[in-house]
Amino acid sequence: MSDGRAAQIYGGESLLFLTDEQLRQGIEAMFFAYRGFTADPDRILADMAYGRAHHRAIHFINRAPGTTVNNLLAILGVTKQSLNRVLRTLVADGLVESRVGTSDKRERHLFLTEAGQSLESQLSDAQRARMRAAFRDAGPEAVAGFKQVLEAMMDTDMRRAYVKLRDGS
Amino acid sequence: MSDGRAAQIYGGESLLFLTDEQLRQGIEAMFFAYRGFTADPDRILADMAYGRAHHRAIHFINRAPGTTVNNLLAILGVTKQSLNRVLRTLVADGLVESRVGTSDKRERHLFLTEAGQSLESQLSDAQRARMRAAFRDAGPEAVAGFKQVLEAMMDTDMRRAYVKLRDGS
DNA sequence: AGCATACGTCAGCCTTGTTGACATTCCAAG
DNA sequence: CTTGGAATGTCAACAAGGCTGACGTATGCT
Repeated sequence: MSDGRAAQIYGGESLLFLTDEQLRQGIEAMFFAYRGFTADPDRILADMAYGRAHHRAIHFINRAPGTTVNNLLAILGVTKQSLNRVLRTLVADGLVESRVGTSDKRERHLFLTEAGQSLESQLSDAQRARMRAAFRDAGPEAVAGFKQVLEAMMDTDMRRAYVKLRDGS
Repeated sequence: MSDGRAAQIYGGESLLFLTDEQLRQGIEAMFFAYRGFTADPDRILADMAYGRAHHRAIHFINRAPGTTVNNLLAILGVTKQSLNRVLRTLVADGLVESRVGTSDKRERHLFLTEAGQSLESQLSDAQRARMRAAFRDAGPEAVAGFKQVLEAMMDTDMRRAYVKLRDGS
């Protein structure tokens, strides 16, 4: 597996960016960057009774208003019991509204209330500010590469969900 | 905060890559990609009594053999109690060796045993394989951009730790 | 009528984070 | 030499947020 100093030339093109050293740098970059990525919303949520799980639910409900529980389950990749615990508190606190489906009454469609949207903005603003600063520092070409690599790193199902959110809505 | 459709022109340069839409894509890309990033090691660890916390400890001990507990604490960003619980099991299971410092006997220097190195390779190989595939798919320029954006996204302390691991050792 | 689906919920477990309190060991400064 | 502070270890208690398993209720489809 480990290819050591893989300073190979393949098809006339240098593959120096695929050395174990380069890959390890990528791994550590992901680790450290993800910490920064979640730091600001985490700080805001720490004061309330909420955590990262609530943030994720709020984000994707805002992103796709009216989405069903099952849908959200698939995107978040958690069990319904886990999600339900989070949704229950959000509904109880009046941040999320759960409406029975019209065509299929088994389904519940999820919406943010005004209070929910307000919190979403707060969290989103903080996270976007950091992302904006990073994007600005790195420049457009770097941003394109950033997205390209991340997309290639996703599992197939997640990539589908990502692309669907990005392109269609 | 929210700048809506920020199709501004500033200093003659297009900032279309800084629209809220672009930033949201970046945010969701990080979320989905991180899931893929941790998926393979998580699967391996699920069979054992270990979790992601053990992986992180093993990774950085392998990366900087002989590192002190305090050092590891700073890098991982958790409390000593939290780390200690993980280290205790790893030492008990013979994956990590904790040697009393020679110059300062208060410090414990951490090393992977052979069994520890073996597990590290297993986890690392899985994670590197995915990273390698993503890097190969995206190409060298994308990889450069990827790292650039991630580095810009880190907190100052984490960036320092990242750069130190990357450059000096 | 009967099976499958969508959702909610209860109970219990695990990992991994947190605080707080306290003991030990050692270095260094007075 | 004593004492204070630093580094570490450990115990206890707790919370968030994952998980499985089981069960109940509507609803939809065949």
